Amino acid sequence: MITIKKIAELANVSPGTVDRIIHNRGQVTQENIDIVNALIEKHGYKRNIFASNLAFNKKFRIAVFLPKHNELEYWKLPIYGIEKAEKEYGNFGFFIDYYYYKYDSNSFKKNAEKLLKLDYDGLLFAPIFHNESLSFLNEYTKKNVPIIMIDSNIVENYNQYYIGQDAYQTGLLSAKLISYGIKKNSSILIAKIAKENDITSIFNQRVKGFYSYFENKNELNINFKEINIIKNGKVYLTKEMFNDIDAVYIPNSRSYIVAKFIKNNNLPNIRIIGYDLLQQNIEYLKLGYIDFLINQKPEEQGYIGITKLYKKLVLKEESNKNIYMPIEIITKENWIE
Amino acid sequence: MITIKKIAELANVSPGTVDRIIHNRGQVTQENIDIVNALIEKHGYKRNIFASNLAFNKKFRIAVFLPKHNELEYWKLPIYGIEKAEKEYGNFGFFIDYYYYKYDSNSFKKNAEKLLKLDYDGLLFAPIFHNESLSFLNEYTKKNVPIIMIDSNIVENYNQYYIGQDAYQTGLLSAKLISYGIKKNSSILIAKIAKENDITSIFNQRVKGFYSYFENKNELNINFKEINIIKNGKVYLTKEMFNDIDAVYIPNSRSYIVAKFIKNNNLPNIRIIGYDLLQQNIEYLKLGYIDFLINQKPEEQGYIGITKLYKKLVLKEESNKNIYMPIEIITKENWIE
DNA sequence: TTGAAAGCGCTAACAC
DNA sequence: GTGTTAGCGCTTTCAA
Repeated sequence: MITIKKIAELANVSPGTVDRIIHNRGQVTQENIDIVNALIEKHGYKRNIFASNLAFNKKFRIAVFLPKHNELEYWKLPIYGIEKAEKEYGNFGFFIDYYYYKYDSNSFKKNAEKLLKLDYDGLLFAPIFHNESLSFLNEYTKKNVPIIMIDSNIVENYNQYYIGQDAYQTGLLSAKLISYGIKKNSSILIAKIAKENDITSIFNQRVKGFYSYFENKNELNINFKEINIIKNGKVYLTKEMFNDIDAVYIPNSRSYIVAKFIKNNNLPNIRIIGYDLLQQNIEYLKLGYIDFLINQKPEEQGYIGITKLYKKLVLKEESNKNIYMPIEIITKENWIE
Repeated sequence: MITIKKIAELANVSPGTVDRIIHNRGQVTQENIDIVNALIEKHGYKRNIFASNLAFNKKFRIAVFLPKHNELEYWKLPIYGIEKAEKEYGNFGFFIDYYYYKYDSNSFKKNAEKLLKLDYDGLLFAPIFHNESLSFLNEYTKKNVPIIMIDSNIVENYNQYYIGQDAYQTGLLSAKLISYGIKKNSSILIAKIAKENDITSIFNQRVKGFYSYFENKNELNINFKEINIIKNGKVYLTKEMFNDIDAVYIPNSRSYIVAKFIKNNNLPNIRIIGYDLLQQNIEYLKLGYIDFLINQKPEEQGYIGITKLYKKLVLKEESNKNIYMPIEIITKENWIE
C-alpha cells in the first residue's frame, strides 16, 4: 500500500503538495499535478480511511425528520433501521438527532422551519406532504449538505437521493397475486381506509397500478367495487359490503381492519391482500385471514438512508441517486419474526 | 468523546497502563484495574476505530472457498456479493483470495487440503459435501480464526457462523403458492432435475417441506407425481409426463428446463414454481411460463458473510451465530433488474 | 508493574 | 506555489 509520503518522495515534492493535488485545493503547478496524478494512477494509491478520518477528526451530525411514531405504528419501522445504523456508525463519529412531526401539514411546516435554522451535516426526511416538502427541500438544499428522502418521492432528477418503493408496481403485483387465486367472473373490493386528506399520492399510485394489471385481461371479467370505509373519521363496515366479494385489496397499512371484520363475522373464502408488517397485520396473516402483505421494507429504507449519508460523509463515496426497494411478498409461510 | 490519554490522567497512570487494562494484557495491579474500569464506565469511553486501526496497522486476508462458477451459474451470485463487500472494505485493509472447487467431493477434498496449509485471518466457504466439509471444518477450526459458512448448513451449535436458507420452509412456501393457484383435485408434478449424487440435503429438505404443507389438507385431494428428469446424465422430458398436470415444482435452480419444454410444446395452463434467479429462469419468468421463483439471495449471503468477517476482525464486534435469509418470492411483477 | 515515546498515514495550519 | 510540522488517538516496544 503506497502512501502520500512515498508518492511525494517519488515526485520530488512534499507531502503537502500531494495532499493539495489529491484534494484539488489548487495552488500547485500543472506540471506537479500531472506527475503526481500519474504516480497515483501507476501505484494505485488509495486513501487510508483510518488515517484520513483520524486526522480529519470531524464528528458528523445528522438530522432525521419523520412523522411521530407514537401516533402511527408504521413510522416506528424506519426508526428501527435508523437506530441500527446509528449504532453501527456511532464509533465513526456519526450522530443523529431526531425531529418528529404530527401527521398533518401544519406540524410539518412548523418543524421544518425550526430545522432550517439549525445546522447539520446531512438530512434524512420523509416528504409526506407534497407542497410543504417541496419548499422545505428547496430551502434546505441551499445548505449544501446531502439530503436523503425516504418513503415518498416528490421530485425526480433533483440533486437529492430517494430511497423507497415503486408504488405503482406494488399495485400491479397485488393484482397479479389476487388474480392468481381467484376464478373468472370474480368480484374484487378495493377498500379505502383513509380520511380524504390522508390519501397520499402513494395511495393513488397503488390503486392505479392495481387496475392497470387487469387492463388487457377482459376475458377474466372481473367486477370491481370501490368503497371508502372511513365515514366521518370512523371505520364503517357492513356485511353487505362483502356480498359476493372474492378478494379485498387494501392499498395502505390497515388491512387488519378488514381482516378483523371478516373474522368476527365469519365471512368465508375472501382473499385479502394489504401492505406493511404492522403487528396487527401480522397477526391476521398468521391466522390465515390475510393472504399477502406487501412489504416496502421501511426498516431498510431507514438503514440504507443513513448508510448513504455515512458513505458520503465519512467515506466520501459517491453513490447512485435513487434506490427502489425490492417489493417483498410476505405470506404466512415466509414471515420471519 | 473521552480518550485513553484523559482516562490515564484522571486515574493518575500512563496511557500504557490504561491500554493494558482495556486489552486485558495483565501486568497491572488490581487497584488500577478497578480505578480505570470505573472511569471507563463513568465516562462511557469508546475506542476510536480510526486511531485504533491506524496504529494496529494490520491487513486482514480472507480465504473464500466455493464451487467453480464457470461451471455453475448459480455460484456466480455469491461471488457478486463477496466482490461488492471486498470493494467496500478494501480500504479498510481487507483482502480476499479466492479458491474454487469443482462440484465433486474429490476436488473439494484436494483444494481443502491445500487451503489447510495456508494461513488466513478468516474463511468463508460453502459446505456442499457433508462429510468432506465436516472434516475440513474440524481441521480449519484449529487455526482459531473466524469461519463463515454459506448456502448449506452442516452443523448446528458449532462455534462457527452459518448464513443461508431454511430449505424446508421454502418447500412449504412453494406449496402454499401453488395451492393458491390451483383447484381441488389437481395434479402436481415434482420434477427432479439432478443426477443422483447431486441431490443434496437442501434438495431433500425442500421436497419434504413441500409435501408437509399438504399433510393436513386432505380435502384438497391433490395428486402428486414425482419424476426424475435426468436419465443417464441427460435431460429426458416427454409430453406424457405433463398429462393432466396443473403445476410443476422444481426444487432446484433448473426450472427453465421445464419452462422451455412447456413453451416449445405449447402445453397450456401449467403453473411452474422454481428456485433462483438464473438468467434463463428470469427469461421464462418474464415470458410468463414460470410463475414464481424462490430466491435464497445468494449475493446477500456472500455479502453478509464478508461483512461478518469484517465486523469481527476490523471492528472487533461479536454478532449472532446464524442468519437465515428471508425467503423472497419473485414474480414477473416484482422482479427488478 | 509502569511510564515514555515512536509511529501508524493523513490533514491543515503556518511559514517561506 | 511549496515545504514543514503538529497532532488526531491508539498500539506497542523499550527501558526502568
